[in-house]
Amino acid sequence: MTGIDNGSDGMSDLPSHTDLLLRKLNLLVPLQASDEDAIRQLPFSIEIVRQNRMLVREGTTVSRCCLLAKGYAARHKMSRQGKRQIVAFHMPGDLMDIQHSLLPRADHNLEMMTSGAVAWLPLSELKNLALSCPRVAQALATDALVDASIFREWVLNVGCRDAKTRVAHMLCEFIARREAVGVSPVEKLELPLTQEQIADATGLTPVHVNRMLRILTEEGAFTHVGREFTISDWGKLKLIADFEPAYLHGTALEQRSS
Amino acid sequence: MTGIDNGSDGMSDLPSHTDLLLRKLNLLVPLQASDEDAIRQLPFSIEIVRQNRMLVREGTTVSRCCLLAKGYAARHKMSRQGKRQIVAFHMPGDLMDIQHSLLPRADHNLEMMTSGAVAWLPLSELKNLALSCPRVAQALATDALVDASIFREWVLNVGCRDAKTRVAHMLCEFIARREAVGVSPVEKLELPLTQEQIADATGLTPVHVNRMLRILTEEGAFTHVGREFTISDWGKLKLIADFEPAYLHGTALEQRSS
DNA sequence: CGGGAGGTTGACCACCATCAACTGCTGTGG
DNA sequence: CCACAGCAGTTGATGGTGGTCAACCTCCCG
Repeated sequence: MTGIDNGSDGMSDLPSHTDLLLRKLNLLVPLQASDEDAIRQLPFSIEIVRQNRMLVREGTTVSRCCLLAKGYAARHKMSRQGKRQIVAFHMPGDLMDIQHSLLPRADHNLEMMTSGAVAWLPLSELKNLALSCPRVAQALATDALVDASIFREWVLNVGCRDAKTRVAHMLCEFIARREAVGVSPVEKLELPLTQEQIADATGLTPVHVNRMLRILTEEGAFTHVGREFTISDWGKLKLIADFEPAYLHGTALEQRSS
Repeated sequence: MTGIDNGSDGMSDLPSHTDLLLRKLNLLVPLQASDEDAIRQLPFSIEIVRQNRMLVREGTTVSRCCLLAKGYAARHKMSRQGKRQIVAFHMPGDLMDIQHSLLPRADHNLEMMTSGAVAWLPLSELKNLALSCPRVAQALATDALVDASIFREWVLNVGCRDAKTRVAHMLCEFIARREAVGVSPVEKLELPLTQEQIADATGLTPVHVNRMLRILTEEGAFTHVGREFTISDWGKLKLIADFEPAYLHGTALEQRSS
């Protein structure tokens, strides 16, 4: 109960978890009324979760699936020498465990980065849904393929780009996907990430992330006080970041020049 | 016609492309006779391909699907400053374009790394197959999820590990997956990669890959003359590489200690 | 014989990691 | 109310890993 914000932007006036999911799936495959009804009748069980709650742990077997209703989450893996690599972020409306739905064991961790809420669903229910609603099944499969495309871009990001570009690119993806959820405009962004988490996502150190953020600010890509970012020039930021949103496959704002 | 080896190990005594595919899918989901029949009757059209043949180009729409019958292929992306990142390798038997099957445009390139042969199949045929054979659909979806798991491990590899470990890890994955295809033992390996390609896969430079290979040889992880590698101590190589094959989800040799 | 691709080695240097000190903020308990 | 701890962020000094540039080698193939 503690640690979750139920104040002025309480959950009652936000879209429900099923609405978020429907919105997202409809972007991928147009659903019919029967599909939407089937989704609305799924027996989700809501859980209010605190920051750092581990939702799935590497090596365990996964028997239920996890829809992010509020807040932000990340998937990460560890190297043997103890370094953590964040491999994906999740936004409200993301069905986070499609990646594990057909695999016997989790190969990475899933952790809340902020407080929030998740909606659990037994995997058996998800499989029944997929069997009875082919369009939903296709939307789920497409979503998993978009995830994979994002992974490929991350490999490129950490493998080929220098530190400044990497940080900028990560920010661009976060902003683009965040806007797609429809909660906020692009220009203003409350980034729910510590600099250490940005470091773990980009393969850098927190110290160097800090320096890159300062340089990006000095170059006029954005301004920020704390984690409140203001994107003054989206075109400039995209250019610095080498950000081409085609890899998001239409699940985020596709075009938007200077 | 030129550039393909039809000599002593010609294609006639190798498993056919459908046999390779069946073998692979059966590892993921046990198929029934009707499933196998349906796959055998797919109208594949074989093409002999030379080295460096581009099978799919980024930004194009994909209308057919590509089964690797012989040789090796790689997927790669380019950053704006012209650096190439290889994001995946493919072995004979891999249905290489599941990743693009539901997405409107290719987000990366697919290129042959050796000469070989591919079997093309219209995507419409693949979709019909998936609709009529749920077990095959599940196997295909699972294969795509295993691919995604491999992408995640690559993010970890380039994001967290030092150069020596990275190169060793890439070799381990290649060896493990190659043995799973069943063509060769682990101990001997003809690596179909230039050092420049290893560099593009690990986010290093060819010069530094060369140095790392020399160090790994000096440490006794393997010996090699040219691209002929002999793995003297698989346990030692795994240890140096921080290689834990769980992320391959059983599509390669799972256990094998020192 | 010549050309080109891939591989090998050395010299040098830059980017980023590491270590350390210090700040500001927030929550907690005296 | 202040004291204090703890976390996130900030900045500087220093060093190492890996990039860059260049030369040269071998092998293969025309």
